[in-house]
Amino acid sequence: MVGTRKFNEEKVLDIAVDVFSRKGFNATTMLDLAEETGVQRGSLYNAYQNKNVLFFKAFSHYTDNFLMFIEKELQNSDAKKAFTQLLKTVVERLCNDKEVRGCFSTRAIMEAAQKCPDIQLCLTRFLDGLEVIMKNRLEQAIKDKQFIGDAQATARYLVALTRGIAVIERVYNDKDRMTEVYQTALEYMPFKQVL
Amino acid sequence: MVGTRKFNEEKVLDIAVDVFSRKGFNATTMLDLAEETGVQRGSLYNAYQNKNVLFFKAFSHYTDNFLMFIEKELQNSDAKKAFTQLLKTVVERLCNDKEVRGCFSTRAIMEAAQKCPDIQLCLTRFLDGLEVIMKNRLEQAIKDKQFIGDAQATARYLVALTRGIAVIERVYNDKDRMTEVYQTALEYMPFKQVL
DNA sequence: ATTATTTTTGACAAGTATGTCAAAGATGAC
DNA sequence: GTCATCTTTGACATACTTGTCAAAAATAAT
Repeated sequence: MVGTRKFNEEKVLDIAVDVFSRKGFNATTMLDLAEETGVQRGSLYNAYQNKNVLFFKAFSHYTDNFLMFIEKELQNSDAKKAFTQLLKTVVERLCNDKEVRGCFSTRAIMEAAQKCPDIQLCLTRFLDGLEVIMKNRLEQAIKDKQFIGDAQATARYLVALTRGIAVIERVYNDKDRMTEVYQTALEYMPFKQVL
Repeated sequence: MVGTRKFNEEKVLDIAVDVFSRKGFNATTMLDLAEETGVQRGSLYNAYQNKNVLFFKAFSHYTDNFLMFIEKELQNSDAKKAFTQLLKTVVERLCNDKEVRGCFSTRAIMEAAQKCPDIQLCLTRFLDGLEVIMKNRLEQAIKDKQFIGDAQATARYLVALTRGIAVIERVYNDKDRMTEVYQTALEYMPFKQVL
């Protein structure tokens, strides 16, 4: 390539995620993004065609990271502990002050998706990914006799639950309440203790 | 009163809820609202001071209706059936084509709340209301020996679950999936069959 | 019927956001 | 070092949104 891009795309996308998280899709302007990334508005228009595309790239970047991150949390050999750890981490990420983002994807769903079919697709890919990760772990748990139930249905149920917890974060901003929710859910799930 | 308002406030709020539901808070302009309600923009500014206030009124109107509506669904004397009916109705409302709104409150949470503390308050009131309705029914169920568990924690858990289902609607727009989610949840809950 | 009061109307000004473009600046390939 | 090619920059035109206001219209109370 000849005229090389000056700005660090990785960084720009990270910052974009942050800005979109704070202000929401519609309320974020290209000027906001330019100011916070330090990249001129014109450059952003040159690199991405418009806000939709930029958002799409930023969102994909975010969800890819998130899924990779979350998968590691299910490694505990005890299924119930594994899912407890997963949900604990989800809650922690949602409440993390530094990344004050609440749930980026939930906001995206509510705002950006209807304006851009690509984003809608990207969202289903994300939740499908989350579902698969959990389904696989549940199937393992069934093999290990640590869980009795339908892995597929339960995974979908858990995906919904994590979305619900993300909403609770927005309304109450109360980590204890979020913790209570997932603990109640886990208590009710048909895990079996293997001694 | 002397100079009487011409437009029907009830109708305007209903339409406003509809418009906000479709476009979202930020993307809805006062002009949109004026056009769809048939009330001039100036009139809206006169009656409500700005979009925030108008939204607040519309939102309160919506949640009041919703809570009254939902409470009736828990009347079945069998607790599990009562909650099944409740969740079924929630899903049906979310998927109702005529009111194509998805979940108005979830959108509100994600968009409007951060701009207006009043709306944030209104939202917690709404979810608190939902929680109380479910908690009361659960306490009854405990008395009736139809449920064993913590009514408070379970109510909060169920509130989160309904929020999650609302998000699922937005992403997948698939009633069967939503039904599967609440059925899985209910299956896992410690209801007792009373013969 | 008149009055006092409020709503309605349409126009206006100010501010904000978008998308485009030509000129200037960089840089890898040769 | 020169060239070809892409990026950066800042300015521009366009469009949209908001909020305000004065004049006109409407109406309940007297």
